[in-house]
Amino acid sequence: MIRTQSSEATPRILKSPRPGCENCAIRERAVCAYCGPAELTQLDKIKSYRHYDKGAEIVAEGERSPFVASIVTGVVSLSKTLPDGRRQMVGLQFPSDFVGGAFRSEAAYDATAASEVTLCQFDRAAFDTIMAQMQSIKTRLLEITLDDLDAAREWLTLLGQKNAREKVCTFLLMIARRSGRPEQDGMIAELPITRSEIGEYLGLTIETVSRQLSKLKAARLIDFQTTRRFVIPDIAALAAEAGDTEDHSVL
Amino acid sequence: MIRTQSSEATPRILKSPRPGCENCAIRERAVCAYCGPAELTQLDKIKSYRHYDKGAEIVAEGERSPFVASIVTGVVSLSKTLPDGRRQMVGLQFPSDFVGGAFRSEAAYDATAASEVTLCQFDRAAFDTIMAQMQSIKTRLLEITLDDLDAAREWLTLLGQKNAREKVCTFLLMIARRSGRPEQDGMIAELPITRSEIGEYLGLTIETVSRQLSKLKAARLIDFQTTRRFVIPDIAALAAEAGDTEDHSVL
DNA sequence: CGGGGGCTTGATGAGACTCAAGAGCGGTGG
DNA sequence: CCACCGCTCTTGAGTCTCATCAAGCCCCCG
Repeated sequence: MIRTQSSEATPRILKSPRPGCENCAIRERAVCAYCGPAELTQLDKIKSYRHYDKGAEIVAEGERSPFVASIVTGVVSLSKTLPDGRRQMVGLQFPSDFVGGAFRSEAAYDATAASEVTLCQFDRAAFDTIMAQMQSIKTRLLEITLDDLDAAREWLTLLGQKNAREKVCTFLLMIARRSGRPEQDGMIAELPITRSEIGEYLGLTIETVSRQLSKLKAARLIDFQTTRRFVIPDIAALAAEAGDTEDHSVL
Repeated sequence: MIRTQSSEATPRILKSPRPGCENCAIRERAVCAYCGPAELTQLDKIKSYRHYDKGAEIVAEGERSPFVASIVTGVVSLSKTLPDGRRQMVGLQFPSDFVGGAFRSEAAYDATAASEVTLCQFDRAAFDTIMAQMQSIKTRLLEITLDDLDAAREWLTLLGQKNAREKVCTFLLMIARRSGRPEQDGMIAELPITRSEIGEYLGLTIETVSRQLSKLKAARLIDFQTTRRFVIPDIAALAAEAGDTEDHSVL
């Protein structure tokens, strides 16, 4: 099996002061969103913050994963690998997203830290026990899973029907929507992953991704400040190239 | 917007005797799998059996869908349509699968009866109310949704990485696994959908699907008794062509 | 027997992959 | 400070897979 070498997973348990749930940045949207104070106290007992270096493997496909986690900071990629080494990224997870696939003792895909990552981890068995008692967690986890399912099915449409240009435009828009910020001349955002990883996400080769980015730049639909930082001067114009919207004309 | 014409949805409420939950064929695996007798009685009050003709639209993308349902018999396809008419099937649902996306008031995709279909439908609002009280339903729905998510991500790998031959082999194996039966000379199964729909599912054109099927037949990896009924003489041989397994050699 | 839908098969071409080379860029050490 | 290295990224040339366009076949049904 061909597999790219990645640095050994080196999670570091963060020393005290352990951040309290009250001030947690992802409190509103994470799996604990519906928990009351008493429930947070319970959760607090089984949680631990872990840090992963960029490129570190969080769990490997097929591996028994002893924990589940919420992403506090950073970006986590989920990928599946075919026996001959072909890889497909099946998810890109941002802060407040949940990783670990509750109810699954064996990971169905690799989870890798695409950047520096901080997780709020829970022991799997303890989490399951708590979830059996707490409606609020199960309810939120169901919502999150349904969102993930919708996102995955959206991506099926991208992989099955869109051409290279549409794929790249859709990807750029997704990044801008999730982590971009408005500037005087449009939207500015940072690519959280390499060209090669974008290819794995879009079902394209690195060369095709690179070529499409160059073409979009030439067409002034995007501009690059660095290889990672880009500007979208006109969101609507880029969206028109993504294949999701009806109107191309300016009637 | 290009959209294939489909016969109007003509659900028929089945007359009494309404099948009781005790003898239900999908009792073990449906969303009600964990319900006790008392809970079934409650569910029974809000359920209704509906029949859909082959080709009938169950819900349309973007439409407000007033119900959720378990599939009792038949096959339901879920598809998304891009504005220019390109379609991607994002799920193929079999008996005991759940359709309707609880918590979603607006359908994210078309659901179409690929064959004659019988649904066990629940009014959405009433179902949500019951779920809020019954752990058992929510627990099972979470499991089902996680299974759907895993299946969708598996399909991402197919769409993003596999070539036409591998896609078709994977599809045939999936059908055989879900609804095939063993025979003296291998596995026999029925394609629940047309070549054109297979194309929509696999991100291929109907011509490519047809050509690949012909090639597989020529290679004696499958045989067709009718255009829909096929035999797999050697499952392992077909699986070796699907790209999911390491060993191709006969060392 | 004629019609239509689903399916098959062939010819052709476009889009994406593969292979290959080189440019950009950040880090490291002499 | 600069030279060198490694990695990512870009660009070019050639190839191949699959989509497109176009007939024609099969089979069921009236």
